[in-house]
Amino acid sequence: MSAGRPTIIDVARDAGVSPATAGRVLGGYGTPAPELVRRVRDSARRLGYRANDVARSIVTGLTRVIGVVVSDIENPFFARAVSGISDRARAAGYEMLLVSTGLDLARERSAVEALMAKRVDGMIVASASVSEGAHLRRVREAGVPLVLLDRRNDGAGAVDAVLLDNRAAAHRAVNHLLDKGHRAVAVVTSAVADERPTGRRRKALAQFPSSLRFAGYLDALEEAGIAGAPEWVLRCDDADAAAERVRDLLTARPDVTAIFATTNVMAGAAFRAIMDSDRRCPEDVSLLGFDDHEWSTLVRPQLSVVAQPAYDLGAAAGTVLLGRLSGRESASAPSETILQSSLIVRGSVAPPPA
Amino acid sequence: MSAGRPTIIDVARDAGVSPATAGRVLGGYGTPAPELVRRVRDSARRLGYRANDVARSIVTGLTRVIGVVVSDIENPFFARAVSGISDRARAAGYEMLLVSTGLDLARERSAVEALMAKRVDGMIVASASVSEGAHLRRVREAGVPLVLLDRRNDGAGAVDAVLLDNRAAAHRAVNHLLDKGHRAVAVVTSAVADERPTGRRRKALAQFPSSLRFAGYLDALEEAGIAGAPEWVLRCDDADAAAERVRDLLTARPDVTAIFATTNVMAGAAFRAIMDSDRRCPEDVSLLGFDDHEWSTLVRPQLSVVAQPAYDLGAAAGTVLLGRLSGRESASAPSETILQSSLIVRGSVAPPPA
DNA sequence: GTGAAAGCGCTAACAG
DNA sequence: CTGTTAGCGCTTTCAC
Repeated sequence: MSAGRPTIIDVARDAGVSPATAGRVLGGYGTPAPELVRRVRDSARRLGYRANDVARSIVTGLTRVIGVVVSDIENPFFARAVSGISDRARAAGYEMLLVSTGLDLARERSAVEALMAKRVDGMIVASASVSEGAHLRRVREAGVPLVLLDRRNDGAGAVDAVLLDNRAAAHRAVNHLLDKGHRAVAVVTSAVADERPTGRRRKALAQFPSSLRFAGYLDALEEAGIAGAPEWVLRCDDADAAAERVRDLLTARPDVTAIFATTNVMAGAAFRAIMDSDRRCPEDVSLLGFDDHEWSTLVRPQLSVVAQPAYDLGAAAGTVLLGRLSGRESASAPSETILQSSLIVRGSVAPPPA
Repeated sequence: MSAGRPTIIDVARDAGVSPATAGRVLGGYGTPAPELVRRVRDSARRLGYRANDVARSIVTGLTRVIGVVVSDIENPFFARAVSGISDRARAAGYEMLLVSTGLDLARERSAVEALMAKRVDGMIVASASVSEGAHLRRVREAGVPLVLLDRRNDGAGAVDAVLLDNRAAAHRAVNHLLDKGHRAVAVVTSAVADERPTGRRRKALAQFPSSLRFAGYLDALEEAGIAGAPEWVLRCDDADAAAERVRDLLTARPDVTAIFATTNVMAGAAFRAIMDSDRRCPEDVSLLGFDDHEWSTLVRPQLSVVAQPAYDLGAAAGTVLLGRLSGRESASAPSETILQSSLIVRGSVAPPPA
């Protein structure tokens, strides 16, 4: 040893046993005699020995590490989901290699590649794409368990997924607006387009959560026999764009009495735009957002929202992955878990002005 | 190979070269001939070879992974800091093993131990304690570079740290209140006590950010020759407790005209309490918070705050750690980096009522 | 129950 | 420039 940290050989020598026996007590396998256990433990403590997981991993082929890739760890939604994953992982003795890709698909690809090279035992990914999935399919092909988080992916092949009821939740949310008497309901949603296939395809195509929510909005309008109008649909790249477009809508279309925002970011922007306008909320215009946050109850009026169980989503993904890793259900068919969102009624929705 | 993933040996055999040469082209070291590079690359692609970092790590002694431990990844402050660390790490080719401890010191200890066993090349930790640091000292003793984030630690020994100007920032913030004419300024702060030593000690003791901010509050009062009152100091365990205590204060002490909140959580609670009371903000009572967030500009009045550069804090910690890892400055003395916060004046602070 | 020996997949000398 | 030979620190047969 001398230079580096002490190895199992140093401990064995110090305790007067073979490396094999030292390994048995330090590694917690086999059945060493109590007396030797004591001696080896003593030596280990005295020398300041600490196990080397990388050496262990190379022989066992297991790292006890899972890889997690999300688009933005600063987004409270993903922060909560990651928290759920993390809790599950630690409870099972796994550590978490986390990468935040900033919605950049190229970065996601290289991250997935890096995690494969690091030999993670499994992976949970919320991809930046719903159609490009060659990198995800390769994960499966390498025999590494994969769980898709919050969005499906057409190119990944048959794989476990843990999702939210985006379309149904949005449908219910817009129904709530309709029930209050609104007829002209605008929607402010993300401009991230689902990549459309050029040829026609029979199979259902994966979509981003915000697209599914938009579809749910359309479902509700159709069900109510409302034609809708192109001006009601505000597709925005970011919060600033959303705020501006809502501002414009508010002056250009006074007939619109309610706004449905499909993401927390869009909800904030819409709220800001209404505050800056001369319309009052909810007297003149109602607002219904997505995702519940601390500020939902800090603003006046308090914001009505569709609350998503982000922590549970992550925890469920962790559970599914850990199940695969335990080997128990490694053979069973891919599962799809869908969690329910709930509508939280507060003060930002009221009947339209008479 | 047959069963498992192909190894460098399989590739070498397929390409008709030695494992050493295959390693040279696949590992990117040495100087293999262009012709062989082509052949090896071809074979690697055909066989679906992917490097095994754990085998590489065991021989090089380097994992290209850094460990990061924070108390709560769901806290926007830490989420931003982690984002800063993550960006720096990835730019330098490192992955990040993240653990969120929930402010539980025992969990932090075992996490640090696990990261050591995983042989991370370096560690960044925002400890749940400012006095207990035996586990951190052990990291140093093992020769693993360590950077303290957001708080010092008395037990860790001399070590790099990246901090915020908590005390000075709070001092300036309260001065802002005083400048507006306030004399009775309450403070709502975290109840997390810095562990006090039993015996007397000469050396400066590390303190939590909220404690330092409280000290800055005291500095400002003293400088202004204001005696202060015990009733002005609200130490609270959590947001609910804070909201209740602020509510009580508002009715019991109408002479208090301004409130300084030392954390984002406390600021939210205080804001909520004021909204629920019959006092108006800022006409009757002013509020100054810590940490800037999206909702600061969504509420009415908009919240004046001390904004902390959380992302930069993380990025700076990453830079310091990476510097140590590059070997360049591995010998130099521990550094202490202190980042400046800034006061953002918005609508929640006004002169006291006449 | 214990030890000797053989690897895990790769890199690092060292010869050629 | 390329191949041979040792390991890295550990677990895992396999005899004893």
